[in-house]
Amino acid sequence: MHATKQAAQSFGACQTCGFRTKAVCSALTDEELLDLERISHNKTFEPGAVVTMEGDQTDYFANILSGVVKLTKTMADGRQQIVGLLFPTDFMGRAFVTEAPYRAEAATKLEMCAFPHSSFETLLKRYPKLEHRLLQSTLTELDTAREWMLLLGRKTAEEKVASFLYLLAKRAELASGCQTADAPLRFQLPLTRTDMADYLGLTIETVSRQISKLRKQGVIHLVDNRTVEVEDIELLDDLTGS
Amino acid sequence: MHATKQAAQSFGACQTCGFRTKAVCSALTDEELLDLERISHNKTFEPGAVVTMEGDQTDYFANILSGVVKLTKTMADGRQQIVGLLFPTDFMGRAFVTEAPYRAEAATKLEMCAFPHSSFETLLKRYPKLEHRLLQSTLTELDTAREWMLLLGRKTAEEKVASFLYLLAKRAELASGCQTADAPLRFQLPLTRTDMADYLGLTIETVSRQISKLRKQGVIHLVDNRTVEVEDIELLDDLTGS
DNA sequence: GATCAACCTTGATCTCAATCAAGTGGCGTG
DNA sequence: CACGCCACTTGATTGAGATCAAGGTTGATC
Repeated sequence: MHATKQAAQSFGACQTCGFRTKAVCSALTDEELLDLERISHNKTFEPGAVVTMEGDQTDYFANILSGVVKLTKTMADGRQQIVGLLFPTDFMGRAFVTEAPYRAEAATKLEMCAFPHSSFETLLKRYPKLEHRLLQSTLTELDTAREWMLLLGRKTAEEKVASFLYLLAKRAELASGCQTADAPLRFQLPLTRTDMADYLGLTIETVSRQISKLRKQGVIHLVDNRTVEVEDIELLDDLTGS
Repeated sequence: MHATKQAAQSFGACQTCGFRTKAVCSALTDEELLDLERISHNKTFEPGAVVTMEGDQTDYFANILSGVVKLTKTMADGRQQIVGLLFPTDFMGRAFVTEAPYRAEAATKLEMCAFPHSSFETLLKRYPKLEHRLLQSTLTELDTAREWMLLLGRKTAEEKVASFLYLLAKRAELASGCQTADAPLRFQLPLTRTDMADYLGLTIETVSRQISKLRKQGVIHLVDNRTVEVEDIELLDDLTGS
Protein backbone atom coordinates (compact mmCIF):
# COMPACT_ATOMS: atom_id res chain seq x y z
CA MET A 1 0.00 0.00 0.00
CA HIS A 2 2.86 2.35 -0.78
CA ALA A 3 4.82 3.40 -3.82
CA THR A 4 7.46 1.08 -5.22
CA LYS A 5 11.12 1.99 -4.99
CA GLN A 6 11.08 3.33 -8.54
CA ALA A 7 8.03 5.48 -7.94
CA ALA A 8 9.48 6.77 -4.71
CA GLN A 9 12.63 7.78 -6.52
CA SER A 10 10.90 9.34 -9.49
CA PHE A 11 8.70 11.49 -7.25
CA GLY A 12 10.92 12.30 -4.30
CA ALA A 13 10.07 11.95 -0.65
CA CYS A 14 7.43 14.67 -0.33
CA GLN A 15 5.35 13.22 -3.14
CA THR A 16 5.58 9.65 -1.90
CA CYS A 17 4.41 10.93 1.41
CA GLY A 18 1.40 12.21 -0.46
CA PHE A 19 0.16 8.69 -0.95
CA ARG A 20 -0.15 8.05 2.74
CA THR A 21 -1.90 11.34 3.47
CA LYS A 22 -3.83 11.93 0.24
CA ALA A 23 -4.86 8.59 -1.24
CA VAL A 24 -7.71 6.47 0.12
CA CYS A 25 -5.35 4.92 2.65
CA SER A 26 -5.35 8.23 4.51
CA ALA A 27 -8.70 7.12 5.95
CA LEU A 28 -7.08 4.31 7.91
CA THR A 29 -4.68 4.06 10.84
CA ASP A 30 -1.28 2.44 10.33
CA GLU A 31 -2.63 -0.70 11.90
CA GLU A 32 -5.78 -0.88 9.77
CA LEU A 33 -3.68 -0.16 6.73
CA LEU A 34 -2.11 -3.59 7.10
CA ASP A 35 -5.44 -5.14 6.09
CA LEU A 36 -5.29 -3.14 2.91
CA GLU A 37 -1.64 -3.89 2.28
CA ARG A 38 -2.34 -7.59 2.60
CA ILE A 39 -4.69 -7.63 -0.40
CA SER A 40 -2.81 -5.12 -2.55
CA HIS A 41 -0.39 -5.82 -5.36
CA ASN A 42 1.36 -3.51 -7.80
CA LYS A 43 0.64 -3.44 -11.50
CA THR A 44 2.28 -1.60 -14.37
CA PHE A 45 0.99 -0.72 -17.83
CA GLU A 46 2.56 0.67 -20.97
CA PRO A 47 1.04 3.74 -22.67
CA GLY A 48 -2.11 2.79 -24.55
CA ALA A 49 -2.75 -0.37 -22.51
CA VAL A 50 -6.40 -0.87 -21.64
CA VAL A 51 -6.87 -1.07 -17.89
CA THR A 52 -10.61 -1.71 -17.87
CA MET A 53 -13.01 -2.21 -20.74
CA GLU A 54 -16.46 -0.67 -21.03
CA GLY A 55 -18.80 -3.12 -19.37
CA ASP A 56 -15.93 -5.18 -18.05
CA GLN A 57 -16.79 -7.54 -15.23
CA THR A 58 -13.31 -8.30 -13.95
CA ASP A 59 -12.97 -4.86 -12.47
CA TYR A 60 -10.57 -4.00 -9.68
CA PHE A 61 -9.85 -1.07 -7.46
CA ALA A 62 -6.56 0.77 -7.56
CA ASN A 63 -4.57 3.75 -6.42
CA ILE A 64 -2.57 5.45 -9.13
CA LEU A 65 1.08 5.56 -8.06
CA SER A 66 2.60 7.14 -11.14
CA GLY A 67 1.39 8.02 -14.62
CA VAL A 68 -2.01 9.09 -15.90
CA VAL A 69 -5.16 7.11 -16.69
CA LYS A 70 -7.69 8.38 -19.21
CA LEU A 71 -11.37 7.46 -18.99
CA THR A 72 -12.89 7.38 -22.45
CA LYS A 73 -16.37 7.12 -23.91
CA THR A 74 -16.74 6.15 -27.57
CA MET A 75 -19.66 6.54 -29.97
CA ALA A 76 -20.66 3.96 -32.58
CA ASP A 77 -19.05 5.96 -35.40
CA GLY A 78 -15.76 6.37 -33.53
CA ARG A 79 -16.17 9.82 -32.04
CA GLN A 80 -14.43 9.85 -28.68
CA GLN A 81 -14.55 11.91 -25.53
CA ILE A 82 -12.21 11.63 -22.58
CA VAL A 83 -14.50 12.03 -19.56
CA GLY A 84 -11.86 12.01 -16.87
CA LEU A 85 -8.16 11.83 -16.10
CA LEU A 86 -6.72 10.08 -13.07
CA PHE A 87 -3.43 11.30 -11.61
CA PRO A 88 -1.15 9.87 -8.89
CA THR A 89 -2.94 9.43 -5.53
CA ASP A 90 -6.30 9.28 -7.37
CA PHE A 91 -8.48 6.28 -6.80
CA MET A 92 -9.77 4.14 -9.64
CA GLY A 93 -12.75 1.84 -9.55
CA ARG A 94 -16.42 1.77 -8.76
CA ALA A 95 -17.58 0.26 -5.50
CA PHE A 96 -20.39 -2.27 -5.74
CA VAL A 97 -20.75 -1.74 -9.47
CA THR A 98 -19.29 -4.26 -11.88
CA GLU A 99 -20.20 -2.55 -15.15
CA ALA A 100 -18.10 0.51 -15.91
CA PRO A 101 -19.75 2.83 -18.45
CA TYR A 102 -16.41 3.79 -19.97
CA ARG A 103 -12.97 2.51 -20.83
CA ALA A 104 -9.90 3.15 -18.67
CA GLU A 105 -6.61 3.32 -20.55
CA ALA A 106 -3.06 4.15 -19.59
CA ALA A 107 -2.23 7.54 -21.12
CA THR A 108 1.40 7.27 -20.07
CA LYS A 109 3.56 4.64 -18.47
CA LEU A 110 1.47 3.66 -15.49
CA GLU A 111 2.03 2.17 -12.08
CA MET A 112 -0.80 1.37 -9.72
CA CYS A 113 -1.52 -0.40 -6.49
CA ALA A 114 -4.46 -2.71 -7.13
CA PHE A 115 -6.99 -4.47 -4.90
CA PRO A 116 -9.21 -7.38 -5.93
CA HIS A 117 -12.85 -6.35 -6.19
CA SER A 118 -14.37 -8.57 -3.55
CA SER A 119 -11.65 -8.22 -0.91
CA PHE A 120 -11.78 -4.48 -1.14
CA GLU A 121 -15.54 -4.43 -0.70
CA THR A 122 -15.17 -6.54 2.38
CA LEU A 123 -12.81 -3.95 3.80
CA LEU A 124 -15.26 -1.20 2.85
CA LYS A 125 -17.87 -2.88 5.00
CA ARG A 126 -15.46 -3.33 7.88
CA TYR A 127 -14.24 0.27 7.83
CA PRO A 128 -17.04 2.80 7.27
CA LYS A 129 -14.48 5.60 7.25
CA LEU A 130 -12.94 4.01 4.17
CA GLU A 131 -16.30 4.25 2.45
CA HIS A 132 -16.63 7.79 3.76
CA ARG A 133 -13.30 8.63 2.15
CA LEU A 134 -14.56 7.09 -1.08
CA LEU A 135 -17.70 9.25 -1.01
CA GLN A 136 -15.58 12.35 -0.64
CA SER A 137 -13.32 11.44 -3.52
CA THR A 138 -16.36 10.64 -5.67
CA LEU A 139 -17.82 14.05 -4.87
CA THR A 140 -14.54 15.67 -5.89
CA GLU A 141 -14.60 13.70 -9.13
CA LEU A 142 -18.16 14.88 -9.73
CA ASP A 143 -17.11 18.50 -9.24
CA THR A 144 -14.24 18.02 -11.67
CA ALA A 145 -16.58 16.47 -14.24
CA ARG A 146 -19.02 19.37 -13.92
CA GLU A 147 -16.23 21.91 -14.20
CA TRP A 148 -15.33 20.18 -17.46
CA MET A 149 -18.95 20.31 -18.64
CA LEU A 150 -18.72 24.10 -18.48
CA LEU A 151 -15.51 23.95 -20.49
CA LEU A 152 -16.96 21.60 -23.10
CA GLY A 153 -20.25 23.43 -23.45
CA ARG A 154 -19.25 27.05 -23.24
CA LYS A 155 -15.54 27.72 -23.67
CA THR A 156 -13.75 28.70 -26.88
CA ALA A 157 -10.91 26.62 -28.33
CA GLU A 158 -8.34 29.02 -26.92
CA GLU A 159 -9.93 28.92 -23.45
CA LYS A 160 -10.11 25.13 -23.57
CA VAL A 161 -6.43 24.66 -24.37
CA ALA A 162 -5.39 27.35 -21.88
CA SER A 163 -7.54 25.71 -19.19
CA PHE A 164 -5.90 22.35 -19.74
CA LEU A 165 -2.38 23.77 -19.66
CA TYR A 166 -3.24 25.82 -16.59
CA LEU A 167 -4.53 22.70 -14.85
CA LEU A 168 -1.27 20.88 -15.55
CA ALA A 169 0.79 23.90 -14.57
CA LYS A 170 -0.92 24.17 -11.19
CA ARG A 171 -0.49 20.47 -10.63
CA ALA A 172 3.21 20.68 -11.50
CA GLU A 173 3.65 23.71 -9.27
CA LEU A 174 2.10 21.84 -6.36
CA ALA A 175 4.17 18.72 -6.96
CA SER A 176 7.45 20.63 -7.08
CA GLY A 177 6.34 22.99 -4.32
CA CYS A 178 8.86 21.84 -1.75
CA GLN A 179 11.79 21.71 -4.19
CA THR A 180 12.15 24.43 -6.78
CA ALA A 181 11.54 28.04 -5.86
CA ASP A 182 10.86 30.25 -8.87
CA ALA A 183 12.59 28.48 -11.73
CA PRO A 184 10.50 28.52 -14.94
CA LEU A 185 7.58 26.14 -14.32
CA ARG A 186 8.04 23.12 -16.54
CA PHE A 187 5.95 19.99 -17.04
CA GLN A 188 5.35 17.07 -19.36
CA LEU A 189 2.10 16.77 -21.31
CA PRO A 190 0.63 13.42 -20.24
CA LEU A 191 -1.50 13.30 -23.41
CA THR A 192 -0.86 13.22 -27.15
CA ARG A 193 -2.49 15.91 -29.30
CA THR A 194 -5.20 13.39 -30.21
CA ASP A 195 -5.96 12.74 -26.54
CA MET A 196 -5.96 16.45 -25.77
CA ALA A 197 -8.47 16.94 -28.57
CA ASP A 198 -10.62 14.13 -27.16
CA TYR A 199 -10.44 15.68 -23.71
CA LEU A 200 -11.29 19.20 -24.88
CA GLY A 201 -13.92 18.37 -27.50
CA LEU A 202 -11.76 19.68 -30.36
CA THR A 203 -9.77 18.32 -33.32
CA ILE A 204 -6.02 17.76 -33.20
CA GLU A 205 -5.51 20.55 -35.75
CA THR A 206 -7.29 23.07 -33.55
CA VAL A 207 -5.34 21.96 -30.47
CA SER A 208 -2.09 22.28 -32.38
CA ARG A 209 -3.00 25.73 -33.70
CA GLN A 210 -3.98 27.00 -30.26
CA ILE A 211 -0.73 25.73 -28.75
CA SER A 212 1.20 27.49 -31.50
CA LYS A 213 -0.76 30.66 -30.80
CA LEU A 214 0.05 30.52 -27.07
CA ARG A 215 3.67 29.96 -27.98
CA LYS A 216 3.76 32.96 -30.33
CA GLN A 217 2.06 35.08 -27.66
CA GLY A 218 4.90 34.22 -25.29
CA VAL A 219 2.60 32.51 -22.79
CA ILE A 220 4.39 29.17 -23.04
CA HIS A 221 7.55 27.76 -24.50
CA LEU A 222 7.75 24.28 -26.00
CA VAL A 223 10.98 22.55 -25.01
CA ASP A 224 9.79 19.69 -27.18
CA ASN A 225 6.37 18.51 -28.36
CA ARG A 226 5.52 17.08 -24.98
CA THR A 227 7.40 19.42 -22.66
CA VAL A 228 5.91 22.78 -21.75
CA GLU A 229 7.52 25.68 -19.95
CA VAL A 230 5.13 28.33 -18.68
CA GLU A 231 6.47 31.81 -19.30
CA ASP A 232 3.49 33.82 -18.08
CA ILE A 233 1.21 31.92 -15.71
CA GLU A 234 -1.00 34.96 -15.02
CA LEU A 235 -1.69 35.52 -18.69
CA LEU A 236 -2.38 31.82 -19.07
CA ASP A 237 -4.86 32.08 -16.20
CA ASP A 238 -6.57 35.06 -17.88
CA LEU A 239 -6.95 33.07 -21.08
CA THR A 240 -8.82 30.24 -19.35
CA GLY A 241 -11.94 32.40 -19.01
CA SER A 242 -12.46 31.48 -15.36
CA MET B 1 -39.95 11.61 4.90
CA HIS B 2 -42.74 11.02 2.43
CA ALA B 3 -44.58 13.04 -0.19
CA THR B 4 -47.19 15.54 0.92
CA LYS B 5 -50.84 14.99 0.19
CA GLN B 6 -50.64 17.25 -2.85
CA ALA B 7 -47.60 15.49 -4.23
CA ALA B 8 -49.15 12.13 -3.61
CA GLN B 9 -52.21 13.18 -5.55
CA SER B 10 -50.31 14.74 -8.41
CA PHE B 11 -48.18 11.63 -8.90
CA GLY B 12 -50.53 8.77 -8.09
CA ALA B 13 -49.86 5.86 -5.78
CA CYS B 14 -47.18 4.04 -7.79
CA GLN B 15 -45.02 7.12 -8.04
CA THR B 16 -45.39 8.06 -4.38
CA CYS B 17 -44.32 4.56 -3.61
CA GLY B 18 -41.21 5.36 -5.58
CA PHE B 19 -40.03 7.70 -2.88
CA ARG B 20 -39.94 5.00 -0.28
CA THR B 21 -38.13 2.52 -2.51
CA LYS B 22 -36.01 4.80 -4.69
CA ALA B 23 -35.02 7.86 -2.67
CA VAL B 24 -32.30 7.85 -0.02
CA CYS B 25 -34.83 6.68 2.55
CA SER B 26 -34.83 3.29 0.83
CA ALA B 27 -31.61 2.61 2.73
CA LEU B 28 -33.41 2.59 6.08
CA THR B 29 -35.97 0.38 7.76
CA ASP B 30 -39.38 1.80 8.66
CA GLU B 31 -38.18 2.22 12.22
CA GLU B 32 -34.95 3.98 11.35
CA LEU B 33 -36.88 6.16 8.95
CA LEU B 34 -38.55 7.81 11.92
CA ASP B 35 -35.22 9.43 12.82
CA LEU B 36 -35.14 10.96 9.40
CA GLU B 37 -38.77 12.00 9.45
CA ARG B 38 -38.22 13.79 12.75
CA ILE B 39 -35.70 16.23 11.24
CA SER B 40 -37.39 16.67 7.85
CA HIS B 41 -39.66 19.47 6.74
CA ASN B 42 -41.19 20.24 3.36
CA LYS B 43 -40.27 23.26 1.28
CA THR B 44 -41.68 24.65 -1.93
CA PHE B 45 -40.18 26.98 -4.51
CA GLU B 46 -41.53 28.86 -7.52
CA PRO B 47 -39.81 28.51 -10.92
CA GLY B 48 -36.60 30.50 -10.99
CA ALA B 49 -36.17 30.55 -7.21
CA VAL B 50 -32.58 30.00 -6.10
CA VAL B 51 -32.35 26.98 -3.83
CA THR B 52 -28.64 27.20 -3.04
CA MET B 53 -26.12 29.80 -4.08
CA GLU B 54 -22.61 29.10 -5.32
CA GLY B 55 -20.46 29.03 -2.23
CA ASP B 56 -23.49 29.15 0.05
CA GLN B 57 -22.85 28.18 3.64
CA THR B 58 -26.43 27.62 4.76
CA ASP B 59 -26.71 24.49 2.70
CA TYR B 60 -29.20 21.75 3.40
CA PHE B 61 -29.96 18.28 2.16
CA ALA B 62 -33.18 17.43 0.41
CA ASN B 63 -35.14 14.88 -1.55
CA ILE B 64 -36.93 16.22 -4.59
CA LEU B 65 -40.64 15.37 -4.28
CA SER B 66 -41.93 17.11 -7.39
CA GLY B 67 -40.51 19.45 -10.00
CA VAL B 68 -37.01 19.82 -11.41
CA VAL B 69 -33.87 21.49 -10.03
CA LYS B 70 -31.16 22.78 -12.36
CA LEU B 71 -27.53 23.01 -11.26
CA THR B 72 -25.83 25.88 -13.04
CA LYS B 73 -22.29 27.13 -13.45
CA THR B 74 -21.73 30.68 -14.65
CA MET B 75 -18.66 32.37 -16.14
CA ALA B 76 -17.60 35.94 -15.38
CA ASP B 77 -18.98 37.23 -18.69
CA GLY B 78 -22.37 35.55 -18.20
CA ARG B 79 -21.93 32.37 -20.21
CA GLN B 80 -23.86 29.62 -18.47
CA GLN B 81 -23.84 25.85 -18.41
CA ILE B 82 -26.36 23.64 -16.68
CA VAL B 83 -24.24 20.83 -15.20
CA GLY B 84 -27.04 18.69 -13.82
CA LEU B 85 -30.78 18.27 -13.46
CA LEU B 86 -32.44 16.77 -10.39
CA PHE B 87 -35.77 14.99 -10.78
CA PRO B 88 -38.24 13.59 -8.21
CA THR B 89 -36.65 10.99 -5.85
CA ASP B 90 -33.22 12.52 -6.59
CA PHE B 91 -31.15 13.67 -3.65
CA MET B 92 -29.76 17.17 -3.39
CA GLY B 93 -26.85 18.30 -1.27
CA ARG B 94 -23.24 17.58 -0.56
CA ALA B 95 -22.33 15.69 2.57
CA PHE B 96 -19.62 17.24 4.71
CA VAL B 97 -19.03 20.03 2.22
CA THR B 98 -20.44 23.48 2.86
CA GLU B 99 -19.28 25.18 -0.31
CA ALA B 100 -21.21 24.17 -3.39
CA PRO B 101 -19.34 24.92 -6.64
CA TYR B 102 -22.57 25.74 -8.49
CA ARG B 103 -25.99 27.27 -8.09
CA ALA B 104 -29.16 25.21 -7.58
CA GLU B 105 -32.31 26.76 -8.95
CA ALA B 106 -35.91 25.60 -9.30
CA ALA B 107 -36.52 25.01 -13.01
CA THR B 108 -40.22 24.38 -12.40
CA LYS B 109 -42.55 24.61 -9.45
CA LEU B 110 -40.68 22.61 -6.86
CA GLU B 111 -41.46 20.63 -3.77
CA MET B 112 -38.79 19.05 -1.63
CA CYS B 113 -38.31 17.33 1.68
CA ALA B 114 -35.41 19.08 3.39
CA PHE B 115 -33.06 18.13 6.25
CA PRO B 116 -30.88 20.55 8.21
CA HIS B 117 -27.22 20.11 7.41
CA SER B 118 -25.91 19.10 10.81
CA SER B 119 -28.76 16.79 11.84
CA PHE B 120 -28.49 14.88 8.60
CA GLU B 121 -24.75 14.40 9.00
CA THR B 122 -25.37 13.02 12.47
CA LEU B 123 -27.72 10.45 10.96
CA LEU B 124 -25.14 9.65 8.28
CA LYS B 125 -22.70 8.75 11.02
CA ARG B 126 -25.29 6.67 12.87
CA TYR B 127 -26.38 4.71 9.77
CA PRO B 128 -23.48 3.70 7.52
CA LYS B 129 -25.95 2.23 5.04
CA LEU B 130 -27.37 5.72 4.56
CA GLU B 131 -23.92 6.91 3.60
CA HIS B 132 -23.55 3.84 1.41
CA ARG B 133 -26.74 4.81 -0.36
CA LEU B 134 -25.37 8.31 -0.82
CA LEU B 135 -22.19 6.95 -2.39
CA GLN B 136 -24.23 4.97 -4.87
CA SER B 137 -26.35 7.93 -5.86
CA THR B 138 -23.22 10.07 -6.22
CA LEU B 139 -21.70 7.45 -8.53
CA THR B 140 -24.87 7.49 -10.63
CA GLU B 141 -24.67 11.28 -10.80
CA LEU B 142 -21.06 11.00 -11.90
CA ASP B 143 -22.03 8.61 -14.70
CA THR B 144 -24.77 10.98 -15.81
CA ALA B 145 -22.33 13.90 -15.82
CA ARG B 146 -19.84 11.94 -17.90
CA GLU B 147 -22.51 10.84 -20.34
CA TRP B 148 -23.29 14.53 -20.75
CA MET B 149 -19.60 15.33 -21.33
CA LEU B 150 -19.72 13.09 -24.39
CA LEU B 151 -22.82 14.95 -25.57
CA LEU B 152 -21.28 18.38 -24.98
CA GLY B 153 -17.94 17.54 -26.51
CA ARG B 154 -18.83 15.38 -29.46
CA LYS B 155 -22.49 15.47 -30.47
CA THR B 156 -24.07 17.65 -33.16
CA ALA B 157 -26.89 20.09 -32.40
CA GLU B 158 -29.47 17.65 -33.73
CA GLU B 159 -28.08 14.80 -31.64
CA LYS B 160 -28.00 17.00 -28.56
CA VAL B 161 -31.64 18.03 -28.81
CA ALA B 162 -32.74 14.51 -29.72
CA SER B 163 -30.79 13.12 -26.74
CA PHE B 164 -32.50 15.51 -24.34
CA LEU B 165 -35.97 14.75 -25.66
CA TYR B 166 -35.24 11.03 -25.61
CA LEU B 167 -34.11 11.29 -22.00
CA LEU B 168 -37.39 12.98 -21.03
CA ALA B 169 -39.42 10.54 -23.11
CA LYS B 170 -37.88 7.52 -21.37
CA ARG B 171 -38.46 9.15 -18.00
CA ALA B 172 -42.09 9.87 -18.86
CA GLU B 173 -42.57 6.34 -20.15
CA LEU B 174 -41.24 4.91 -16.91
CA ALA B 175 -43.37 7.20 -14.77
CA SER B 176 -46.58 6.32 -16.59
CA GLY B 177 -45.52 2.69 -16.95
CA CYS B 178 -48.17 1.26 -14.69
CA GLN B 179 -50.99 3.41 -16.02
CA THR B 180 -51.21 4.08 -19.74
CA ALA B 181 -50.53 1.34 -22.24
CA ASP B 182 -49.60 2.59 -25.71
CA ALA B 183 -51.23 6.00 -25.93
CA PRO B 184 -48.97 8.55 -27.66
CA LEU B 185 -46.16 9.28 -25.21
CA ARG B 186 -46.57 12.83 -23.96
CA PHE B 187 -44.54 14.92 -21.53
CA GLN B 188 -43.90 18.47 -20.37
CA LEU B 189 -40.56 20.15 -21.02
CA PRO B 190 -39.25 21.08 -17.57
CA LEU B 191 -36.94 23.70 -19.12
CA THR B 192 -37.36 26.86 -21.16
CA ARG B 193 -35.54 27.10 -24.50
CA THR B 194 -32.88 29.18 -22.76
CA ASP B 195 -32.35 26.48 -20.15
CA MET B 196 -32.28 23.78 -22.80
CA ALA B 197 -29.60 25.77 -24.62
CA ASP B 198 -27.61 26.08 -21.38
CA TYR B 199 -27.94 22.36 -20.76
CA LEU B 200 -26.91 21.35 -24.28
CA GLY B 201 -24.18 23.90 -24.91
CA LEU B 202 -26.12 25.60 -27.71
CA THR B 203 -27.97 28.88 -28.35
CA ILE B 204 -31.74 29.20 -28.04
CA GLU B 205 -32.03 29.77 -31.79
CA THR B 206 -30.30 26.49 -32.56
CA VAL B 207 -32.45 24.63 -30.02
CA SER B 208 -35.59 26.13 -31.54
CA ARG B 209 -34.51 25.25 -35.08
CA GLN B 210 -33.69 21.66 -34.15
CA ILE B 211 -37.04 21.23 -32.44
CA SER B 212 -38.79 22.59 -35.54
CA LYS B 213 -36.77 20.19 -37.66
CA LEU B 214 -37.79 17.19 -35.52
CA ARG B 215 -41.40 18.37 -35.74
CA LYS B 216 -41.25 18.65 -39.55
CA GLN B 217 -39.65 15.19 -39.75
CA GLY B 218 -42.63 13.79 -37.86
CA VAL B 219 -40.52 12.61 -34.93
CA ILE B 220 -42.36 14.73 -32.39
CA HIS B 221 -45.52 16.82 -32.21
CA LEU B 222 -45.70 20.03 -30.17
CA VAL B 223 -49.05 20.25 -28.37
CA ASP B 224 -47.82 23.63 -27.13
CA ASN B 225 -44.36 25.17 -26.61
CA ARG B 226 -43.75 23.13 -23.51
CA THR B 227 -45.70 19.95 -24.26
CA VAL B 228 -44.16 17.27 -26.47
CA GLU B 229 -45.78 14.20 -27.94
CA VAL B 230 -43.38 11.60 -29.31
CA GLU B 231 -44.60 10.21 -32.63
CA ASP B 232 -41.61 7.99 -33.45
CA ILE B 233 -39.54 7.02 -30.44
CA GLU B 234 -37.27 4.69 -32.45
CA LEU B 235 -36.38 7.41 -34.92
CA LEU B 236 -35.77 9.76 -32.01
CA ASP B 237 -33.45 7.16 -30.51
CA ASP B 238 -31.56 6.84 -33.82
CA LEU B 239 -31.05 10.59 -33.94
CA THR B 240 -29.37 10.68 -30.51
CA GLY B 241 -26.22 9.11 -31.96
CA SER B 242 -25.94 6.56 -29.14
C1' DG C 1 21.71 5.59 -43.24
C1' DA C 2 17.45 4.47 -45.73
C1' DT C 3 12.74 3.46 -44.82
C1' DC C 4 8.68 3.75 -42.51
C1' DA C 5 5.32 5.04 -39.24
C1' DA C 6 3.72 7.99 -35.61
C1' DC C 7 2.92 12.36 -34.22
C1' DC C 8 2.68 17.03 -34.99
C1' DT C 9 2.25 21.54 -37.64
C1' DT C 10 0.54 24.64 -41.02
C1' DG C 11 -2.29 26.21 -44.89
C1' DA C 12 -6.68 26.36 -47.70
C1' DT C 13 -11.39 25.68 -47.76
C1' DC C 14 -15.85 24.49 -46.02
C1' DT C 15 -19.66 23.99 -42.84
C1' DC C 16 -22.36 23.99 -38.82
C1' DA C 17 -23.87 26.63 -35.35
C1' DA C 18 -23.46 31.49 -33.58
C1' DT C 19 -24.79 35.98 -34.23
C1' DC C 20 -27.67 39.59 -35.80
C1' DA C 21 -32.25 40.88 -36.85
C1' DA C 22 -37.17 40.78 -37.33
C1' DG C 23 -41.50 39.05 -36.26
C1' DT C 24 -45.24 36.11 -33.81
C1' DG C 25 -48.28 34.70 -30.07
C1' DG C 26 -49.65 34.50 -25.37
C1' DC C 27 -50.40 36.75 -21.10
C1' DG C 28 -50.74 39.99 -17.48
C1' DT C 29 -51.52 44.91 -16.48
C1' DG C 30 -52.92 49.67 -16.69
C1' DC D 1 -58.40 47.34 -25.70
C1' DA D 2 -53.80 48.84 -26.01
C1' DC D 3 -49.48 48.12 -24.19
C1' DG D 4 -45.39 45.94 -23.03
C1' DC D 5 -43.11 41.86 -21.83
C1' DC D 6 -41.56 37.36 -22.34
C1' DA D 7 -40.75 33.11 -24.65
C1' DC D 8 -40.26 31.41 -28.85
C1' DT D 9 -39.61 31.07 -34.10
C1' DT D 10 -37.64 32.06 -38.47
C1' DG D 11 -34.51 34.26 -41.80
C1' DA D 12 -29.94 36.32 -43.30
C1' DT D 13 -25.22 36.58 -42.48
C1' DT D 14 -20.93 35.60 -40.18
C1' DG D 15 -17.28 33.21 -38.13
C1' DA D 16 -14.94 29.70 -35.24
C1' DG D 17 -13.53 25.49 -35.67
C1' DA D 18 -13.88 21.21 -38.71
C1' DT D 19 -12.27 19.12 -42.68
C1' DC D 20 -9.14 18.33 -46.38
C1' DA D 21 -4.47 18.33 -47.77
C1' DA D 22 0.49 18.66 -47.59
C1' DG D 23 4.76 18.72 -45.32
C1' DG D 24 8.06 18.34 -41.22
C1' DT D 25 10.26 15.88 -37.30
C1' DT D 26 11.48 12.09 -34.56
C1' DG D 27 12.65 7.56 -33.56
C1' DA D 28 12.51 2.56 -34.37
C1' DT D 29 13.96 -1.12 -37.52
C1' DC D 30 16.40 -3.46 -40.92
